[in-house]
Amino acid sequence: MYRTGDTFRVIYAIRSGSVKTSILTDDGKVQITGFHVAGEVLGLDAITAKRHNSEATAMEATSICEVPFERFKELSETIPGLQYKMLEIMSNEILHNHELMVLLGKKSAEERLATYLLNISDRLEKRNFPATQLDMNMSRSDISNYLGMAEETVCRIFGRFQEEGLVTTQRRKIVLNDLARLKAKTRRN
Amino acid sequence: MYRTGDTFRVIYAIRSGSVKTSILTDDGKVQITGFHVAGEVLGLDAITAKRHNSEATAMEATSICEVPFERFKELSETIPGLQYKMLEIMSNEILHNHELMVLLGKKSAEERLATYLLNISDRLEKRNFPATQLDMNMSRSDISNYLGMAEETVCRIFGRFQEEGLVTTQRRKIVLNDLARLKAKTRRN
DNA sequence: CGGCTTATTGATCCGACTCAACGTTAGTGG
DNA sequence: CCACTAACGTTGAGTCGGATCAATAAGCCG
Repeated sequence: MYRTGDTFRVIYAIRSGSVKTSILTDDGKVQITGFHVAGEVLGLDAITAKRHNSEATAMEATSICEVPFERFKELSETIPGLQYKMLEIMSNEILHNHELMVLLGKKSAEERLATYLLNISDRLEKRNFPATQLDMNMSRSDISNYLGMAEETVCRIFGRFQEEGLVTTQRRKIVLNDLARLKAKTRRN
Repeated sequence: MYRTGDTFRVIYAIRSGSVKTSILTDDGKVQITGFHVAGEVLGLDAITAKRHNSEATAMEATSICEVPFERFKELSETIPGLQYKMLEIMSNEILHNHELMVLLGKKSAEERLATYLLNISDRLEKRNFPATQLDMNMSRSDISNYLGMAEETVCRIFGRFQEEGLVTTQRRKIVLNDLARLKAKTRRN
């Protein structure tokens, strides 16, 4: 969709499908900053700098709606509440980022994966997709990158969760079998 | 300044001094999400929820300017560019959060501390304070919490940096002696 | 001075990373 | 349609960074 350094021209809204956003670190590594599903809005981090410092990649066949930012600014002068809506969306993004910081700063590997699975589940449910069926096309490597851990660790924990009957994984198809017990895994007692 | 759960009424701008923001995790722990110096704006994460899910605490004698959000909305209808300015500020905050995510997700303890010190240094310099004199009143425990590591580890790394002549610490007075070599510590070769 | 909080240092331990090998799947072209 | 291959996923062994636990020092303030 866009890459690091691209000039900021349009705001993106996901109509269907799923998208990951990532940034390049100064030493050339990639950090995935988010997975996004239908209904979510992307590209807002570039408003100040006028150019994207992150990139967004579709993870499956995905339909996108692009709104030129200039057009948005025009519209927002005639439609009251539109800019406010935008503030809300960004405020939400900040909130979401804060959650991710807690996850990265304070949680163990197991807590991270459990939190992550439930987070996706919630967001899918909010948009009327089945909450226990996570069919976003994300690799183990994407997940591990996002959660700040090694790919192998993600595998091992999926294995453990499966033994405990919490989830069933079949490669990239993930089914959540016990949301309540998974919830318990998201935090220390 | 405000606490978790407080109704969202005003936006805060720091006139002088320094402030830390933090959130409570679901299992009762605290994660510090930012340190802020004069000129920065706080409280924007509460626009959507109408109530703060974070809290802000002054770390020293600090002067604050409060702008009621309702007043802000009125003003933004008469002053063009004001809401846009706000979008910019939030866009910046998102950017900053992304950096922090990389820090928490990808960097070693040493890289974290070095990155952190230089980050503060940059921001002080931008506001015409000396760049090598970090006199914000932050405890080791605040720093370690923010960086997602143990207090003891922060101490040890300060010790190491001091041996190498990179910094001089005297309790909460921190002096950066070699910005260039410190910069080198912020990333893997 | 004496009690309290904060900082430092040491010893030990464990969770998660790394490295390595192997199994599995999807995608490719013959 | 099947064989081949490259990418992805899983599993095991060994190591290490940083957490934890514990004791001690250094400021801070009444």
